[in-house]
Amino acid sequence: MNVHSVTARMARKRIFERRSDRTADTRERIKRAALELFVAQGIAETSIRDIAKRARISLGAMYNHFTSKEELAWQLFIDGWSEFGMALRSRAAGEANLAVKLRNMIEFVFRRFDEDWLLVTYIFISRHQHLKPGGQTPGGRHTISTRGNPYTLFRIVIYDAMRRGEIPRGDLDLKTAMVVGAVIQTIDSRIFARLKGPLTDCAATSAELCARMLGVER
Amino acid sequence: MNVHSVTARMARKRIFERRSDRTADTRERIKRAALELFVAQGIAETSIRDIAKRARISLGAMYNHFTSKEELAWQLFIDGWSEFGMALRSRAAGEANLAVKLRNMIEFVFRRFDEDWLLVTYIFISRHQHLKPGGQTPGGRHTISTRGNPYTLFRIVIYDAMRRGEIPRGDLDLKTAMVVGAVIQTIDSRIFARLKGPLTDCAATSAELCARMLGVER
Amino acid sequence: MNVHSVTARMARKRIFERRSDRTADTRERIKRAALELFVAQGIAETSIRDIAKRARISLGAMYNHFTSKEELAWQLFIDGWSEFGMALRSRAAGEANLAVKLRNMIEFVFRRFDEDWLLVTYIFISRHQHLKPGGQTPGGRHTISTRGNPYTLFRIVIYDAMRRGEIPRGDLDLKTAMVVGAVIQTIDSRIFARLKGPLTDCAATSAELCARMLGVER
Amino acid sequence: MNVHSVTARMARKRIFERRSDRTADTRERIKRAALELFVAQGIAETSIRDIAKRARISLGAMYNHFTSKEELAWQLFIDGWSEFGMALRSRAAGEANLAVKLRNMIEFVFRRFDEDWLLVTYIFISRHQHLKPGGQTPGGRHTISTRGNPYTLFRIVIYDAMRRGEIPRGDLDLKTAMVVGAVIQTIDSRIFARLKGPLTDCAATSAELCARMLGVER
DNA sequence: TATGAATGAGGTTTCATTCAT
DNA sequence: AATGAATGAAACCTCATTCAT
Repeated sequence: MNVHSVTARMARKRIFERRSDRTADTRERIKRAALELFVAQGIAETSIRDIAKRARISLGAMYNHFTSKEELAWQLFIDGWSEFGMALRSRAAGEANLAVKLRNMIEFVFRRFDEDWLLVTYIFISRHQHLKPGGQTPGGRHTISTRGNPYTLFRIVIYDAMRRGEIPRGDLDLKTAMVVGAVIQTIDSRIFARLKGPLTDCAATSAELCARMLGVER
Repeated sequence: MNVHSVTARMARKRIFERRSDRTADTRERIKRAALELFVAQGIAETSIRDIAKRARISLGAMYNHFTSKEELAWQLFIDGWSEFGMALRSRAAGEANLAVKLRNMIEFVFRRFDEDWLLVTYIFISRHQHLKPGGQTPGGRHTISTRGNPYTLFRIVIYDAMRRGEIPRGDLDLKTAMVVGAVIQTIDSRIFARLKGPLTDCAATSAELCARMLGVER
Repeated sequence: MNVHSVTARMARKRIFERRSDRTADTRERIKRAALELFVAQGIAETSIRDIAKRARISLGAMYNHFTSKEELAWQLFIDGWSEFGMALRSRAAGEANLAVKLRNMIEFVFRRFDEDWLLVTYIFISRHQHLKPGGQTPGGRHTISTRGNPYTLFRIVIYDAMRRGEIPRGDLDLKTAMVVGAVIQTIDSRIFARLKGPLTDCAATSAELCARMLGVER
Repeated sequence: MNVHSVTARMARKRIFERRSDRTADTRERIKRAALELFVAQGIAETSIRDIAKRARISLGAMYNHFTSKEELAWQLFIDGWSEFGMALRSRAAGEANLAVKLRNMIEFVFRRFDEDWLLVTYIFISRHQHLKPGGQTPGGRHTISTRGNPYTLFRIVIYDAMRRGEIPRGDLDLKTAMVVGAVIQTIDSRIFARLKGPLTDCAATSAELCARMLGVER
């Protein structure tokens, strides 16, 4: 009897795992389909029907996984955005000098693009819609922490370099904007195929140019 | 009778003028309303009804001025884009050195933003939608000349500087992307209020940093 | 020229009249169709499509006249309800004694039913949905004045009779409920065909029984 | 082994009992949840999901207990309606005079309301939907006996009183409607809080007024 | 040109119900 | 019996566009 109940519990667990696996799989299929369509045609131009069709799922089933298109778009965005935030934060920490930090940060961004250009492109394209002034999500429930904001992280790194005397002081926000812009636009050029090949190949040069722009002594 | 007919002709002309004035005025009102709404809520999120209401015009009358929302959005974009292209081209021409050219080009962009941030923001925000790969307009009638493309113009300026030995050679497209990105992101930061005050104030610094990034001898 | 402009103005006016006539006609057709369907199948069971079809109008056109099904249902209700309120108020005023007032009020209600049983039935059926506690409309913009409430008017009439010594005092709200209920249920029985023929024929008896219930001296 | 099998049988039985207890409990929880929601928001406005959630049960499990929402709504109604029918029938029988019978019947109704206002309100609110002309249930399987209809019972009581000379003859259906209406509307007023406190307190007065209306000699 | 009612396609969402687990 | 993902129909509503006036 004991043996039996244990077996039963295991069987049930296995079943549940199977089910939750399938659920997770569906969810993943939806997210991927959405990503592809959002990037290819734009968010507004993509209907939930389109996504459902591409995910090989019925229209109604979509709503078992996401309460609305808005939420799906947001989820897609914030997951990637958070990942970037966390990864960049760890690369921005420590005692390394500006050049090294920039190098590490840019390398991460470019490598991530090479790995999953769809995700990075989506974040890149949709950031204006999702980061509306106020930093609140549509539903108003989540708040985007400024601490994980890539822009902020670059700003901190540059600020530290100024404080340590590695680069001249002044125009902090302007300089941050220019560094961030230089990186982002590189991605843009890659998306639009003005640049070819893996972005990782450009990382070293890109970082060096940024450092030079900020006035790092060679 | 002669007198009369002359008077009549004049009167008619006056009427026509008045009418065409009114027409032009209406057209302008529509464009402005569209600009405001497109920037505030996005193109897809703005309906023709919204625009009509804000322009204080009836829904039907919209179609006397624009054949579709798409055309209106395109018109707004291409007018500004062309203006930028032409203005930048004249500033990119001539024998001046890289630093001066960059300074002039950036100054123009920033000044234009200060004059009409709505228009510049719109172009900035919607450029990805309008410059789909292939460079064709939705209807397929217009073609966007690459020669007037701001990106291309910056590229030419940088290329010339390399050819003339003002800056080191290599990585032309990467460097162009970084310069353009630095400029664009500055606008972005201004829109998001991370930067305050007139952008024109940043032009000199911005140009100088770009030049330094590219390796101009000081 | 004067003549001409006058003619033009008249023509224009005629056109406008024609158009607004057609508009009003459509609106009326929608209201009638809705009334019929709401009474026959219930509000929730009636789709906007159904109404549009019966009103021989396209689905979309519905929304030129009513912003939602809820608003349509509400409009239908409040128009009739207000009419009842006003009509009953005038019949409740004056110096007549209780029996006469009751007679006039009940006669009005029954006559209105005979004239337009659809409307009265609708009001009767839907009153609970529309008179939710709080007396606010769905959108929250309109408030239903208590002064025009038929219940209140019966209450006032009975209260006055008590004050004047026509009937014994006490249990004002209970008595009001019973009188109102007696009247309403008569309509209900007519709708369900337990009573036949014009309701007007019952008015005198109904009023007399109510008066007797309240203790009017014969 | 014998011992063992007996024990086993007992254990099994206990399990079954427990199980059927749980089943009955679940069924009751569903009914209660449905009642609350139907009264609060209306039947059409309540989804099976809503009910499942409130009953703390899964969506699918609902269908182990009720084949459809319609059946659930019907079951809730007919149970209460039948109870009323039977209870009123016993109070309408016998040799007592009209005043006593009315008193007993009304007292029952009001007491039942005080005990379970949710149930009575539900029956009260939904009676029109369930008693569609024809007296057939949605599925067409059950038929509502007219003999148990509260309206009919009041009618019989009044008819008997006429036959026995307790009250004047004439207008049987009108008078029945008025009595029933007076009672029902009292409930309505209680629901809408125009009357306060236990309804039972009003029973005597209510019955007396009804009797007086019908012309009972004092 | 101006007006706004009418159209019909298409978008989002809800929901009763089924079914594999 | 219980679970909840899946289904597909149908509901509500929006919108670009047309057209009679």
